[in-house]
Amino acid sequence: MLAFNGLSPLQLPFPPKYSNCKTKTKQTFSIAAAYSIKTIPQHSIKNNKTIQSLCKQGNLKQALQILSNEPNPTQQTYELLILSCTQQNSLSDGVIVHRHLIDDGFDQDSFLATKLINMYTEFNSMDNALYVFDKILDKTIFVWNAIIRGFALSAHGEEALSLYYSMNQIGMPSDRFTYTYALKALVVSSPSISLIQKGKEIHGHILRHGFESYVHTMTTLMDMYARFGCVSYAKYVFVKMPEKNVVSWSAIIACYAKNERPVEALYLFWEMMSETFDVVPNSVTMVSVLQACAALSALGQGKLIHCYVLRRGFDSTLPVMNSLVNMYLKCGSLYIGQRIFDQMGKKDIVSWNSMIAGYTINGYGKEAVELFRDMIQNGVSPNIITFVSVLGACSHAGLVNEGKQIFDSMTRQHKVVPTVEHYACMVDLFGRAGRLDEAAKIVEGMRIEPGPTVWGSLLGACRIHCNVELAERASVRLFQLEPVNAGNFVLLAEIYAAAKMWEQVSKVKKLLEARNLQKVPGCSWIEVKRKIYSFVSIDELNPQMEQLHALLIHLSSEMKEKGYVPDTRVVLYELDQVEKERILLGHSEKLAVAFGLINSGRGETIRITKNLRLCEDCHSVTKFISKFTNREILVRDVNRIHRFREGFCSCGDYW
DNA sequence: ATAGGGTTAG
Repeated sequence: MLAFNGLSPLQLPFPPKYSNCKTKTKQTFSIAAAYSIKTIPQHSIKNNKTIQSLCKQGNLKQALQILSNEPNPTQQTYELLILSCTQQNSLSDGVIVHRHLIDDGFDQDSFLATKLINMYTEFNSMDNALYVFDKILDKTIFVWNAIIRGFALSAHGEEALSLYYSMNQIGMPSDRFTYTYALKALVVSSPSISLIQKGKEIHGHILRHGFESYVHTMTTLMDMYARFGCVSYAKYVFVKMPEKNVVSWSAIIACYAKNERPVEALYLFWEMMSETFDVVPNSVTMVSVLQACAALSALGQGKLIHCYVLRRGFDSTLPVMNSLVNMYLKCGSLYIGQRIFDQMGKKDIVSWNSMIAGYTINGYGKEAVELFRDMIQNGVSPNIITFVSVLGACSHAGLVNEGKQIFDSMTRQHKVVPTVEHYACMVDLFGRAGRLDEAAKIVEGMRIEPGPTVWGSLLGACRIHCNVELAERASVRLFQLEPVNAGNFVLLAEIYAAAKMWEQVSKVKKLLEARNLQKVPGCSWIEVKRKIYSFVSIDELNPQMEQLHALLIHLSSEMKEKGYVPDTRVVLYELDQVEKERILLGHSEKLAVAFGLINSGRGETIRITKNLRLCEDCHSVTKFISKFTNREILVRDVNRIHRFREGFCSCGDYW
């Protein structure tokens, strides 16, 4: 049988009475079972009743006192005692009850074993839970389910799975609970390709054994696919589900929102609202829908959802409020987001983190750091995410010393151990500020293995400051760690291109071709009159393409008269100047800007989101357009929000 | 006796 590593936290001296459980026969169990129904003296019956009612009142200590002098507790009494220990959150009392239970010969009672396993699971004490499991001979489906559930809930996916497989091996048939726990176990296992395969196998078992009509099991199955990024499988399960409730709808919406398909998430939400009258969204649904709005900078949709939230009274639900704050901040509506944040009665770490990150992406680094200090003043402990956000704020605002100081305070003051991401932030902090030597020193002095994010930050810094030599060093490591990430190769090629090292540029491109790697295509989204439109570079299928292109060409020639020179460095193909410029004009964000100009009302702010970093040429073109057309244009790229107004960008050309 | 979906960063 599987052994769980680690000592029992309480070092239970088991078993005091039946010193050799393994040799016990089934007979012992039936004796124990019989014991619970044997006639017991009148005062014992009274004691049992007293213990039970004390447990129900939450007076565990007194119940335990009576228990210690009572030789005949019943199964029901033990059940209530165990439940009470869980409710009182007392592991040590739980162990006391467990010992008594063994002394009284209930250690082969599978009902109580299940209860004990569940109790130990609540306390995250899986060593003890496994102890109970190992000792119980009559392993009923409840016992099996309880132990698998316990390991799955405590994020020990591998242990849970291995138990699931041993259960199969001994021929114990799974039920719908077993499948849900096994699927949960997959989700919490350490990432591996084979997990998806195992998930599909479990899917097969579920179908073969006729469990496909259980909503709970199928929703978990869907969620498993969603978490592994298998969106089409999740959708398949969803479509096949005979009965869909608010949870299954929320799960599929969350699936799309989390897997970079926010447009479909919104589409599903409206489908849910219009096509099914018996399914009403709840606060959990709202969170995923708002996440989708945030991802798209779809302010119109977001405001509509906000109204719905108010109408349904979800504005007292913390996660919903956090999602609203996040949505407004991601849409660049700093003022509204800030106001909601200020007016929130309750705030948790997520609220603070969202607001800090919101200041950062909107270009308010100093305010982000101030809010970080406020948060500590308010007695809220920062976590890993807080530091990623606040260090990001420092690096975007060029607050190098501030960042250094905060990084030091992480371990010293706040007992948060820096992860690779935090080192990446530090590399970015020094790198952006042009202090590449110090950035490189950070990498050398790391206590943990620098991952791809760290080398990536360094390479990014080299791109900003055109440092070919360091870029080459960083990319050697980066290419080893991420051999199939085309973005890294493109970054290096851009650095060579900036240094006019054309031979090297073509070498990198050949490397890309040889490995058959493709750049992630640029994609931009824009919301006009509450409808979402998406653009990819030079999209022949777009019916308005000619019109968009004509407008861009017109704007481009106007700009050239005013001294604009197209920045073709990002075009890595060997083409003549005219062709390069044509490709540049086809960048998805330019198309989205042109679309916004044509289709939205005069004076309306144009809001765009894109999946990559904004290129230099698009940046200068959008600056120009904002002035020329007297429009405010917001573009959110992967890093931050650029607010273009009257020829200037809020990022101060530093991004 | 046991069960499903949600928020923040990169």
